[in-house]
Amino acid sequence: MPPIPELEAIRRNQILNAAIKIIGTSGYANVTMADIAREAGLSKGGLAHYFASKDDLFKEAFKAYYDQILQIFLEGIKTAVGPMEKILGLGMPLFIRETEDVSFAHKIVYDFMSLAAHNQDYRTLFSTWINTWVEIKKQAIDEGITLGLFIPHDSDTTARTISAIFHGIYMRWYLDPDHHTVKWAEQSFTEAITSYLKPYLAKKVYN
Amino acid sequence: MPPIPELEAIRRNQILNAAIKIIGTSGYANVTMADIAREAGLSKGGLAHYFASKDDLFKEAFKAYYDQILQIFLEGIKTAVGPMEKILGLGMPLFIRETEDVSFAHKIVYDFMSLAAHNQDYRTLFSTWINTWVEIKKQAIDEGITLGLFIPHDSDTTARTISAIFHGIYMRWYLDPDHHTVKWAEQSFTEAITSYLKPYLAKKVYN
DNA sequence: CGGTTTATAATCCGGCTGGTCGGTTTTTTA
DNA sequence: TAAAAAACCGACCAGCCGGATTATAAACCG
Repeated sequence: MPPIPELEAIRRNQILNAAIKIIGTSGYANVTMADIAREAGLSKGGLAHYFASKDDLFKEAFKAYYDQILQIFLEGIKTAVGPMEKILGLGMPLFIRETEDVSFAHKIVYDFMSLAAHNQDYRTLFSTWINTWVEIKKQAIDEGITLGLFIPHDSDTTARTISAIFHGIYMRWYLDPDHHTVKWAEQSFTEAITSYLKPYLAKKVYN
Repeated sequence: MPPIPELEAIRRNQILNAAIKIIGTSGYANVTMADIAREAGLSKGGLAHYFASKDDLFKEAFKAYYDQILQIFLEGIKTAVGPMEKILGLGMPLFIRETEDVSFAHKIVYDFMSLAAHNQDYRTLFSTWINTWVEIKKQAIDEGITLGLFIPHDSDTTARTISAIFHGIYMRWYLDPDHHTVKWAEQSFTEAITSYLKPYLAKKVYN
């Protein structure tokens, strides 16, 4: 019987957002419960009341964050009309968003991958995450197949490849900005994807 | 006047290899100096004698490791004859090597990227690392241009894109093996790269 | 209004970590 | 062989962290 029925959800979000902020700023390895508590405006006891352990909180935080990121990406393809626009548009917004947000996202994602490399639970989370992106791309490709734009093929494979290419370019662009400009990233992405998809284009629209 | 003139180098290598092994096994966030000392067959005091701090040791360890990896990769293109074979061959060995080695490499590299995302020193190291791969690919492309296989173009850009694609596919393949088979990785890589390079092929060999 | 539950804060503790440092062994030098 | 230098050890310390425990306050209910 909480005083406000939604309090639990409110507090949990409050804590998760604080955790995300702190992780993104300091890196998960340097984050303490006290840091998160301070950021959330609670005490360590308050945190303990809502999350069983640090590990539990971290997993929830990563999950919460990728839901947030997903929304940003989906925003980017809302205005896209055709399958190709959707495929290329998914993710593009990251290149043009304010530096701070993007930097933040990368920091968290690399921490996430690092954890996934060492821990099965995080690997499962990562897999879920990846599959969300892949699914969106896959739907765009299937739509293209239905429309006669692409020849029928295993859209899961192509969707995964496109997604992986995207991820790879992002990584370089963020971690080594001195050698990888926004222009390089956008151009590489566009060229690589359109080239890759060419063999899957229906003849009538080839070229 | 050390007992054996090379002792310092020997010990440092001994410690660095121990550090690499421990980092790759447990993840850098969980590594203690005591762990590394034990693995190296020394005491904590012994480590302190050769490395000023944990951070110092870690940076050296990452540097040492990527030198090791580089050798493995270079091995993979020793038998390659043409530029295209070199481009596609660089890295392919990872897909076929014993699982343990590869798993190890990935774990370390993700830790490395995670550190790079948060710390300028590591970002610089990462940049150096990337540029080594890019340079090798760039040379293969330049060779292709000289041979008339490719049309003249900015080989740095294409080399970086290829390298990024490669990295992206690797990442997915390793972190989500349930949805990304070796076959997928090899096929994706080959298709994506050959498609991407097609516009840069000289007309006479265009196909 | 009093008691009970819930929410939050404050405090504490056991364990671990990186780094230090005095001392011991080993090697070199003279 | 004696002294000096280098290599190495391991105990120790101060600080920090996560989690648990205890204390306080707020909300609800009968």
